[in-house]
Amino acid sequence: MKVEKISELTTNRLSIYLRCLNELTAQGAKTVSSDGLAKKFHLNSAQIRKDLAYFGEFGVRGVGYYIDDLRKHITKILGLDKKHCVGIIGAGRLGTALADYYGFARSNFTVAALFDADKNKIGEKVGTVEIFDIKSFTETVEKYKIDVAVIAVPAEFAQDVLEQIMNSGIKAVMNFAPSPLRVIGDVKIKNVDLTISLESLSYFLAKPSNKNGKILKPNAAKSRIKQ
Amino acid sequence: MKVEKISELTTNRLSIYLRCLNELTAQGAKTVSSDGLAKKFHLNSAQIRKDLAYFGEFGVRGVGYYIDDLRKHITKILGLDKKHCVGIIGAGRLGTALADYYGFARSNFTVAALFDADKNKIGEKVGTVEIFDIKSFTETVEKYKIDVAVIAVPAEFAQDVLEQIMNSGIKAVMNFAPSPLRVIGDVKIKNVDLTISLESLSYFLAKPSNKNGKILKPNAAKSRIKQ
DNA sequence: TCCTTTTGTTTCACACTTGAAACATAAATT
DNA sequence: AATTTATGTTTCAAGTGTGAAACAAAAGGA
Repeated sequence: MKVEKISELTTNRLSIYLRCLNELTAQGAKTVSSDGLAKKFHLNSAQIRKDLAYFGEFGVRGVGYYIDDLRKHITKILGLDKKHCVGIIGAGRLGTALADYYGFARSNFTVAALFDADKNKIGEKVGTVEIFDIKSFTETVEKYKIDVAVIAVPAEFAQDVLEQIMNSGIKAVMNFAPSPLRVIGDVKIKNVDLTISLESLSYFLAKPSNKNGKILKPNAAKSRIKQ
Repeated sequence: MKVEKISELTTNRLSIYLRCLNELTAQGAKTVSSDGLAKKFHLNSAQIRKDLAYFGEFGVRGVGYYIDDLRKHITKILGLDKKHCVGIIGAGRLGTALADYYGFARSNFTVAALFDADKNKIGEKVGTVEIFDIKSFTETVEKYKIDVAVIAVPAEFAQDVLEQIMNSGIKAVMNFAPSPLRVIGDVKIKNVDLTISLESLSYFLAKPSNKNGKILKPNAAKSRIKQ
């Protein structure tokens, strides 16, 4: 295994490869070549081989990859074979929706607790997940061994919440608040900024090149996969 | 106004600048220099000026930018001065949570309709938003002048849903399904892929450099803003 | 009028990502 | 044993984004 730094874009692609492999398994395939995978899912075969080669030699020359074997390897690389416990801060609409978002379970994440400052909510349950007082955050994190935090509070509280999260020793954070956060030390934040995505769509609809009155009907132009 | 192509990264930054300006306004400031803005929000002053210069001359030399004036300009550039109507496909947990997500309203987007295939849900309301039969998608889109679609269905249905969206003439789509979609023609898709974000966090927690037994306590290292 | 401030603009170096190309190597098949 | 297939690996060119530097131009203040 190489020790060079792995780009986040590489690990993002590993996620995608894993999905593709799952789909192939569902279709009953046993092996796949980098070329076959690339053609089927509009990827780049050289990139696939390069990405995988960072972590080891998983393929068989002349054959390709044994799908089940490769799935296990990628699962291990991404740490998806280990359970993680999630705490969601903010028991509003978004927080409660996330609390039983199936995607967490699919990636081996268990939502262990919700947190809120609203006395009326504390003690209630969302599905099987209890809402705790944000004041008891650190204790609850320790009790449930929470190692991933989700920020689902309004922007103005996000930085304060992050400080608490960092103080509790949690090193992985997903932030849904539209607010750039200051991180200290070895903490990883993934921002999911719906506002930026929305405003990007708004710009697309408003921009000069869409204002020329041309109505572009869906045409037979070559389709493309956009990330 | 220049006609060169604007990078999406530039418009993403415009969203961020707008937020910063809103915060400054809330604090009572009237003008700000690119340097002041950069220092306060951990941005790059040269980049701010470059980004803004793509769209016109909004500043006053020797003074900086009049905050209110600049806000109006960016709002117009991003098309946030125009109302948009949103249709959400998939009235599950995520779809219904999005239906009254406040961020839509803040960016001048109105959620006009939810769509689902489940007969039991059709006709129900989520807040003020009615759930319509997905079969009546195109008619409902026309009736409510929906110009933005949100895909909140399981991955296996996402491509089919997208086809319907494209057929109805909608050109702006936000996709929450963890599935790379094939786009035809002049349609803009923003993927919000929580799975990739989650698995990226998982990798961070699992990767070799986090396995050396060192517990890194929050330290006094220079803080940084991570996107 | 002169000086200071700050924008608008260009230029450049650096870093990163991508995708193509080339080729040795290994496994399987004929 | 020879051939075919597909990986593992290196190299390179092209494109893009970033941030620094430099400087003219404009506005305001002394």
